[in-house]
Amino acid sequence: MPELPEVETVKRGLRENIIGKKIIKVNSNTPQIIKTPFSNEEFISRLLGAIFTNINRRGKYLLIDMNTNDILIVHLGMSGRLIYQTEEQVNKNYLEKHNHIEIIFSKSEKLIYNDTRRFGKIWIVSNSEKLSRIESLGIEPLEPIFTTDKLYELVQNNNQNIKKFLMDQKKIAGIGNIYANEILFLSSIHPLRKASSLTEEEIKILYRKIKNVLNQAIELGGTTMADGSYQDIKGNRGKYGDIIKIYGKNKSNCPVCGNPIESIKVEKRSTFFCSFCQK
DNA sequence: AAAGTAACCTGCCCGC
DNA sequence: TGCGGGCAGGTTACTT
Repeated sequence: MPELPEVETVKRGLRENIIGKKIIKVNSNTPQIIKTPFSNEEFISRLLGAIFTNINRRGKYLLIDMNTNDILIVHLGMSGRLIYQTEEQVNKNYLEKHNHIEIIFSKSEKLIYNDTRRFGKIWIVSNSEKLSRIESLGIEPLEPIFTTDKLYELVQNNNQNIKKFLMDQKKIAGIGNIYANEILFLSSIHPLRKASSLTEEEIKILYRKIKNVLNQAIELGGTTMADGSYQDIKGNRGKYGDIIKIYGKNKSNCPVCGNPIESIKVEKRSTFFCSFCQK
């Protein structure tokens, strides 16, 4: 679920709420999620007493800096959520199934890692260490370094279909299934086109739509589908789902031309498109 | 070496 | 009402 706009929304929420707070207690019950090269006990001891100093995002990863020079890295997987609770909410004795880690600050404020499917992962690395999976991520699509020319370069000689290309984290970091579908629909490009077959004009359009879709989704706080699985750290839903054009709409008609929206699998992922509008 | 697919999980929805 | 199958925003590791 969480793609770049959702992770960015979580990042902003964390920046507003947990920077400067000291960790006084940690409860961690699901060692499977913790990918640090040490035990659950060591994970806890490296957090105790630390202060969060900044939060960054790389692709779909959150990088939480601490004053100990360790970095807490979080990937939310499909169903991971970070939930921030103030003392007031804590006092309501809020409990939820699938809470795996609780980071407790003074005044009983908490940051909870909740993950139904447990596909999410958490690491602690020291400042000098590098996490290979982050090192190998592709370009950040909202950074100035990502230009039309750069996109042109990436699609050259690329034999992947364009949908797989967009979701390839080693090419562009952060685009997942929902936004890949939306970007291609708004670009009028068929998801099965070879990346290398795009014309210069199509690359320009695609470039603009990547930026537009991701930026607008961030403005709206990400996408919360009907099942409500994604929420920001305070439990608010993202509103981009209200303006989704194509993802999950296989039983309705194209909002542009009215023809039926088609649904296929591309690389085992649900793919929605309009064969009249997308060539 | 690119490309397919099995694996990791829970929960929900659908058809029988 | 219940059971089984299929499906879900993601990624890695192992096959061909």
